[in-house]
Amino acid sequence: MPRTADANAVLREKTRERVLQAAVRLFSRHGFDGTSVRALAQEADIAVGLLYSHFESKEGVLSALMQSSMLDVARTLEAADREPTARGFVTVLLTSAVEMMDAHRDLWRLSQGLRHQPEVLARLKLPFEHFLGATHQRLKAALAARGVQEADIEARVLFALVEGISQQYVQHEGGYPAAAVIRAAARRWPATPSRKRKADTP
Amino acid sequence: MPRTADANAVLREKTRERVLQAAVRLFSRHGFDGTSVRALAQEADIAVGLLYSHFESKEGVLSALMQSSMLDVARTLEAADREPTARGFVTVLLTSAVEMMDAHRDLWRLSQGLRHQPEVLARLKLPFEHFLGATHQRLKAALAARGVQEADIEARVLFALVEGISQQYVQHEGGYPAAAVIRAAARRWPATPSRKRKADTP
Amino acid sequence: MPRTADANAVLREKTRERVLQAAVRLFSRHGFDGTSVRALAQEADIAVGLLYSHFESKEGVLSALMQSSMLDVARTLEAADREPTARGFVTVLLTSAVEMMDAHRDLWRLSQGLRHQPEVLARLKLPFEHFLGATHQRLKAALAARGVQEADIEARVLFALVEGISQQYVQHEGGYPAAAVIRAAARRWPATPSRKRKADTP
Amino acid sequence: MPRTADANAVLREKTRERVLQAAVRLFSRHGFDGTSVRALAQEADIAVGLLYSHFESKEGVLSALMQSSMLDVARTLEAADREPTARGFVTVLLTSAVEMMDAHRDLWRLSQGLRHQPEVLARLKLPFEHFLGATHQRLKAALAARGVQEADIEARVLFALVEGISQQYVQHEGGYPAAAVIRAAARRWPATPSRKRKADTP
DNA sequence: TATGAATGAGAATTCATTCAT
DNA sequence: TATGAATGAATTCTCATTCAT
Repeated sequence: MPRTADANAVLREKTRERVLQAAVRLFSRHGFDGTSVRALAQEADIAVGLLYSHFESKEGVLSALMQSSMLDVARTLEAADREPTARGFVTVLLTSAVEMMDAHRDLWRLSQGLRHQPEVLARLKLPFEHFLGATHQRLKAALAARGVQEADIEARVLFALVEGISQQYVQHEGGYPAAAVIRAAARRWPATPSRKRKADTP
Repeated sequence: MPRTADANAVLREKTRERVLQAAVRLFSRHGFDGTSVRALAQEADIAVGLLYSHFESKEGVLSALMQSSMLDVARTLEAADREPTARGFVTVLLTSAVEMMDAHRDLWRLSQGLRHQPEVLARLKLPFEHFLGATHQRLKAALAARGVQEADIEARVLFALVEGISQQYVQHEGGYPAAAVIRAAARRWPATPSRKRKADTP
Repeated sequence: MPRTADANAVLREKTRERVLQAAVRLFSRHGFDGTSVRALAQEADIAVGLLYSHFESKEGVLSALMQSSMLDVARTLEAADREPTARGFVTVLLTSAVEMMDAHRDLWRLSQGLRHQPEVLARLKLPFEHFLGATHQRLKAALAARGVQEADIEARVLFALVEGISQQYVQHEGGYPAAAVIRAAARRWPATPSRKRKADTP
Repeated sequence: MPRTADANAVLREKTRERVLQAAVRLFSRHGFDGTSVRALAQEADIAVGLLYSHFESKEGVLSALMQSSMLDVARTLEAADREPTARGFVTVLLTSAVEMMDAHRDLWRLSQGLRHQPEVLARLKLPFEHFLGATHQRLKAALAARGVQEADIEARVLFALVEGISQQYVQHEGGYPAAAVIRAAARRWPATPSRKRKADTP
């Protein structure tokens, strides 16, 4: 009798997960090019061939990782969106980004690194370009809704801050005064809700 | 008849320069791993063997590039240091960074990418780690000297901003509103010189 | 409740047949090396493992196919043997070969291809060499019996013709004027039965 | 001082030739798929990498071989074209084919084998299909010009004969009565020049 | 100094076969 | 009997580096 379909699905999922975890670890430490498929399989403790029954290629593994990293970013934004004031928005945005990074430090390190390798990104055929543009738009809308003037420019400042702080944080081995930096960074945006916004949702 | 020693030295220097320029172009576009020595030699229009008489290895070429990139950063800081107010300092810092990037866009792109590949950096045996620490110290000192409180934290915010804005700028194909963003970013720091530290925020 | 032994045997036979049919299709199109066992199983719509319970190996499948192809050739010869004249013999030989090819075009294509890969054939441990020799002998005997002089040489000419025409026919996608070619080819042999050998060429 | 361009060209040509010779030997014995690049390089007594500086791929090597094999065929036809009678044409055609095969036995074996692997041939991007069609046309024209009726059909018979005899010859290890077979095969075509043809070139 | 032919280790990927269930 | 996850050796091809000239 064959293994049941269920048992197989469980088996597959477990293996797939092991590969992905091995991949974050190795890609983030040695880079995508610096990690051989053999090393990847070894770290995941499976045979090389099995890897290819789960992913189309080494790039396919990376692609899967990047997708989950984009989800992280989206979640960060959602958390912040519930805050009524600009300062609250920025604070929660940065705080929850820092929490994400604590949870998935390697994944973020990896994804930040890739942001600077447009050729690799392009090969992944992920909507990365579009994703960045959309993120800028969401930041702009969020600030505008909270009464910030020149929302486009301010959104760019904010975007730069988020990226900059994320990088510092992720690259520090520890001891980065994240809370203080976030507080200082957020101080530049008003802590009072805009009247307009109050009127929108009374 | 041999050429004079002088003429030889000039020729060597020209060749070396051609290699370096080819390297910035190719490394920044295709990455370090994505660029073969053969391609490098071809772009520089010399034979592979000759390349090895100018540089110890492919890594050696990268190393030389990164050194000149560190010089760029240092120059940026020097330009800003002449400004008496914190806002002036930040403004000039960012403005001259943007100018640098206009002049050496590919080099910066490359160096930003490498910042995320600590293993590669380590192999270069360059004082990069130390360089980043020193830069943070210089920012901190500069802000403190201009009367900014909590200079350590503020320096981190500033560092994040510089990195973030640089990245946005370098990755935009054009049309980034750098001037406006810089103005907005700098607004968060005081425009008046501190007489004494105590007196800044009366 | 187990199935009866009979029902099982029928099922096995059906599966085996499905594999063989899939194999002719794939081997003839993509070659033996160009067909993976996985593809084979997929085309036969069974699991890879099951294939190995029917055949010892991928080569085993090929071997089974070639056996049935040799039977085809034998049948072709038998059909011709009933003809009294040399021309009749040749005509029927070629005509029934063409019919065979219409029925088992892929199998013939495959077997013709293999005739040129002696190493593969050798691995199959089939009496191929001997089979070719025996075929030549049968042709020679058939011609001799029908009063053809220099039967050995004539048999070689005939063998070459059969092979050559078979190849042309099998490789044409259609529109090959088989009947006309056969008629023209057969014309070279006498249309009258020999009473005695001595008497044929008075 | 660099090696002179001439010296380099000689070096390259020598290596290229060694690879091609190794390739005929191995491809014809073990087949294209059955020959690994490593084995090829070993037989040619060079490093694997060097092979790739002379040919784009393993397929590239095969392609080069097939081209030279097509030249052989063309030469065979040219030799025959000088004969005024149909029988002479056929005789010289087959005779010079046999001579070619004596000179390049492995190459012909290989090329005959490939004729049955249309997928491999297609990948070579050689005008093979067209070449076969053109050859048929040349045979037809040659027979027609020598007064043969139904030249199209007769050309097909002849083509089949040439292919069939070539195969028998090339596969026999020796002792094939080529001369006798050719004489017998040619007997079917008239030994007198056609009047028409005489009139064409009086 | 300058050339590019030559090297061979190592990369990604495939595939026949096995085996736990 | 039947499944398909798992194995790992073997494949094609690339590339940094060396070296004879």
